[in-house]
Amino acid sequence: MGVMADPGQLLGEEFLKRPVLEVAPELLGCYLCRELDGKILRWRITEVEAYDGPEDKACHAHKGRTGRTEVMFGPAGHWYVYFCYGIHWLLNIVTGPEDYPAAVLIRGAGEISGPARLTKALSITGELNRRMAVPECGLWIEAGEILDRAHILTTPRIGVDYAGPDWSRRPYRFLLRES
DNA sequence: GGGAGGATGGAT
DNA sequence: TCCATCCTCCCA
Repeated sequence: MGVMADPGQLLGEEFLKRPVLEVAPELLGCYLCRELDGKILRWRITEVEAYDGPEDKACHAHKGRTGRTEVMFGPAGHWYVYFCYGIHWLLNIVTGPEDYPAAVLIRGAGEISGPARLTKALSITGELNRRMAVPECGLWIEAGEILDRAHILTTPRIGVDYAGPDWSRRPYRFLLRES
């Protein structure tokens, strides 16, 4: 068994510091929580992708430690938010042990499908980069019900062909079958 | 200091 | 299929 997390419980470092391929599918059904204008939104996570360490050619950290990727080398449970294609913000949660760069890209939650649309809908920008995922910063994750593996669909990741077939074809994308 | 490229999405 | 539009990284 992995780390126990009761529904509604804040997902912290203990839960997230495990290997990213273990954590990523378990984030499905959990709640992405955002406080905006004094109100708290809790959106069920429906789609994620795993980015797994220096060997993973699709992972930003595979070229080493840089200013941008530094946060992925840090302790689990921090946000990695980066700017893409000159327009979009993309949201990741850092996972795995310290000094091992890995993160989960959150691609869908609630009724929103698409990583850039999600950040836009929740007003998430680079201001949250490197912040710890706790209520104090206005963005955190709470545990959901444990899902049966049969509810989870697994596919290759989106938009990472540049990483070459060995990596782009790996089944590192997880989504709820019902979504 | 310059240039290339990118974990997307919306319009054509 | 095109492209908006800019941050980061690498190289000079």
